[in-house]
Amino acid sequence: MDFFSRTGKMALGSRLRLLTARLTDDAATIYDVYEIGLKPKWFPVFFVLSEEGEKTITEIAGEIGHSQPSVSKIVREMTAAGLISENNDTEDKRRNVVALTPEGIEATARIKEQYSDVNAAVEDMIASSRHNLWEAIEEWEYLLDRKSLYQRVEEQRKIRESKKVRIVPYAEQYRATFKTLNEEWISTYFEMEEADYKALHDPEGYIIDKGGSIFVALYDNEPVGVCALIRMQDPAYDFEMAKMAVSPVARGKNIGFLLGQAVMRKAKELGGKQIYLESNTVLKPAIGLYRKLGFRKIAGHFTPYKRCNIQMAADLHTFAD
Amino acid sequence: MDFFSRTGKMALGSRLRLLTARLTDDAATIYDVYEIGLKPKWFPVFFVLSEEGEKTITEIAGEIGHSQPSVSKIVREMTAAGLISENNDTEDKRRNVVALTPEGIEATARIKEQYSDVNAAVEDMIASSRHNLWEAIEEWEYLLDRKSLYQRVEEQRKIRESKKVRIVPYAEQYRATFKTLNEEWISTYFEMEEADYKALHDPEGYIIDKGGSIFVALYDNEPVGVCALIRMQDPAYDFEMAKMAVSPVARGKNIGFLLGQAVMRKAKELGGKQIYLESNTVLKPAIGLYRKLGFRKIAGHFTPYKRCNIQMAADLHTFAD
DNA sequence: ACTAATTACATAACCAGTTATGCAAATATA
DNA sequence: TATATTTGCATAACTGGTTATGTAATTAGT
Repeated sequence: MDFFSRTGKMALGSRLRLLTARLTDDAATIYDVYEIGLKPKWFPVFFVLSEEGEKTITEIAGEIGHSQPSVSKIVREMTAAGLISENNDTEDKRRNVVALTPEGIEATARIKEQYSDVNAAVEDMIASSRHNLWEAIEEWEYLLDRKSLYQRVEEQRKIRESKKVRIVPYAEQYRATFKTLNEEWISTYFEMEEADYKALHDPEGYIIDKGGSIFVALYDNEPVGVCALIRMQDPAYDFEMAKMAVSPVARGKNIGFLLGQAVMRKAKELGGKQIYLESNTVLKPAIGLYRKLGFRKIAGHFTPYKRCNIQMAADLHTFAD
Repeated sequence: MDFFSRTGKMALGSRLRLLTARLTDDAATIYDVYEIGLKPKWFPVFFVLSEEGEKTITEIAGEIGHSQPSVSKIVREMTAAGLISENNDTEDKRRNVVALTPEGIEATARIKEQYSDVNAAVEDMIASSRHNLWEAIEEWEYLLDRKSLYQRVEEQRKIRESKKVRIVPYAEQYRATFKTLNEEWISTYFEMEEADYKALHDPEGYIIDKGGSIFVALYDNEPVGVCALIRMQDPAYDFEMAKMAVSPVARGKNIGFLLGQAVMRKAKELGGKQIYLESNTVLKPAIGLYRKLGFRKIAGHFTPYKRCNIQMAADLHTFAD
């Protein structure tokens, strides 16, 4: 199929569907030829029952990876075909315990030869290909269990978007941005406090002139995020990370992470050993970001901010870009 | 999925379907997130039109590997969404030439980022697996183009069945079988001739005592096929293969081939160089079998049988078991 | 002991594809 | 030039799955 070499991997779903349809069609013919009186789609249900005797609808569904209604339908069809008997045993009247009838059990014997022929044919195809389809599927199932394709695509999007982001040092032209971005989130979740007004009104005086720095994230050359590095007067912590703010329209581009990295890199450059921050646990994504940057919860440090209910610190020795 | 390690390769179709469904579900979410206003199932149609401009329904169907009605439906949906315009150009009023509208073309630009993110995510998954799913699918498409799964399973069935067949030398107890099996097919297609009556009535006298042999195929210890090796009085051909008959109930077990091999092996063993046979072209499967055994058409040899309209011979030097 | 929540399932409605079918337009053939 | 065949497509009906929903039976919570 030349088509898929042009589309690229984007069409993996389509390609898989086509291959599946092809095999399914052949499967129908094969089942016909062996005259066992089984429909291909019955196979998974048939198989678990032949191996494990009695089962409820939901148990079967879980085991074969189908939805419950799907198994419900298949069971009805197989009952009509005389292969399955329903409502066996069961004190619990909600449960529908199904099992193979004698005819069903008899079919298990007859299907063995078909089973071994199909198996041999597939093994043969696998043996004559360089890439093992069966194993590849298994690996994909495993990988998708750990992280869905959607999540993986999201990650790629972030990586791509973050390449468009530039982190630059503070300049006077960004004073307004520094103020408004911070006011925005603070007043959304909390209230502006005295210390906020001071720092946001005069960042040069309150942050930079005291040996700190501010970084600005540009997206398409527009400032969309800020973060400050503040020099502390504390024997344990040399620096504080503070006033991180990212415009809501620029979410999902990894900007917080890039700003945090810039701040920590600078702190390390200036000889810092520990970096400190304070925040509030209602800001879940922020806390997650801090953890990703290497911050861990600490306790008992003085803070002038009311809104602060969590304090964190990171070791700058172990911080690597 | 422990389930599939228990079923074995028989459930390849099921397993593929499950994986496909999983990816399809995620695809829907991904398309939503990128807000391009495209449904995943539109992608193949969208792609060909974006690459190649105008196309008819049937052309698209052929290219993307869908059925024509499928494309018909997709085109209707995309038209409703304003992405496609129908019935462009066309002197031939049967044809429905479709193309992207300006909005559709605009969407091609917007989808590029989604495209590259998905591509990167899939590449990443492929890179982190030992078995390349994409390549494996391609190989399967190739293999299935050459021979369907059904045909491959049939081959395996024959191999398995032919293992149950034993070829044994003639003994008196098989005289009746030798006669009836041959009478059966001869009188079905032709009429019994004088030479038939003689050989079938007294195989010992007419075949074995004259330096020939007869082989019998047993299936479950029942005789189901016979074939004779007759010594000839001819400078060109040492032996003739004749009176091959297989019971109709034992078809598809490769019995003819096994009998033919036994006869040719014996002929070679006896120092034969060329083996000859005569048949009739209405017996298509038989002629195919002879060709598979190495026989090729020759002309101009004398035959006492009216029903014979083709003569074939095989070189025994090149015959290998 | 009674009510609320949960569970097991069937049924209905939908989805993305398919095959079967019919019709109109175009082409081939006598 | 009239008729038969082929082509291109739409539509209908089916398939093997899904999600959504309703209901009866059971279990949990007060």
